[in-house]
Amino acid sequence: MKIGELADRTGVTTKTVRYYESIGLLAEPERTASGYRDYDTDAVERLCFVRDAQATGLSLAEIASVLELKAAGSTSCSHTAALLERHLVDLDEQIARLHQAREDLAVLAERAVALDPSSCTDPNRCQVIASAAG
Amino acid sequence: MKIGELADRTGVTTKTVRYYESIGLLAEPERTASGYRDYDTDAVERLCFVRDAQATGLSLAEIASVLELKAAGSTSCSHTAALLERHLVDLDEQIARLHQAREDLAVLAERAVALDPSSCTDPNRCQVIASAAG
DNA sequence: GTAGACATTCCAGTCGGCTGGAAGATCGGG
DNA sequence: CCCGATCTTCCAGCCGACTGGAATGTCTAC
Repeated sequence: MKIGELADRTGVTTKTVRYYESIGLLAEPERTASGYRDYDTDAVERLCFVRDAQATGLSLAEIASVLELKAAGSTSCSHTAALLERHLVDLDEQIARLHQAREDLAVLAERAVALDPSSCTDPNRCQVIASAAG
Repeated sequence: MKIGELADRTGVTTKTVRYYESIGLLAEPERTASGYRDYDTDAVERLCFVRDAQATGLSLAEIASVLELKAAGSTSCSHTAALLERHLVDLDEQIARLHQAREDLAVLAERAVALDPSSCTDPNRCQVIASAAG
């Protein structure tokens, strides 16, 4: 199968496929006599795996490290497991930070509605936000 | 005050100050006879405002839009309020997405521990993640 | 034989928020 | 008078994950 079909089957663009190959995420495929990339069904599987892994929030670099370990013959999922664990921690931190930001923002938004607009005249700041600086 | 002092007072680098000026976030200051930037205390205030606004999660572009409206003589905080409201919605969506990702990831992490490592031999994928693709 | 739908390579650009470094001017202290 | 800190400008690069486009080659159908 040529690159266009692979792309269609996996829901990415041909650009993305070549990009993944360029960063070592996909192996270089066979070539037809005329130089076109010629993929087998394993490529579909592997590319789907990349997208699935990406959907779980792993970076392409992390996915590459999983695939490299696999390619090196590792039969253990412990690397993946460790990666997932660490990512889980990251995610929790990120969520906590966003929650905090959300709370801060909600306070400001409320204040914005309540404030007297005519008292907000300083061209260098906005009292809505300035009032949060304390 | 020169750029270094302004930077120190506001906790940013001189690089950042010049960058903010270059994108129109800070007005061009007076210059000394020798060409050095010469700031007044308003600049400190304005730069602090930028950092405060940034801390609430607004992008520099959004902050610029608030400042522009102010500069244009708007005495209403409604633009800021609208901006905050929209940002609040964005934030909620982002949090929801992260929560979903976290749940998905937690399932995978659990599975990674439970799976039989010796059955994970396909070099193109990892059963931990492959099992989530359904 | 020709249109147009695919493929190839390579280089550059996007987003946001800076950061690094070179080459030169200027300032303050000993 | 010189050292070193600070300032100036400008250009380039970083992160991640692509995306756009030019110039060119190839395949398929009519």
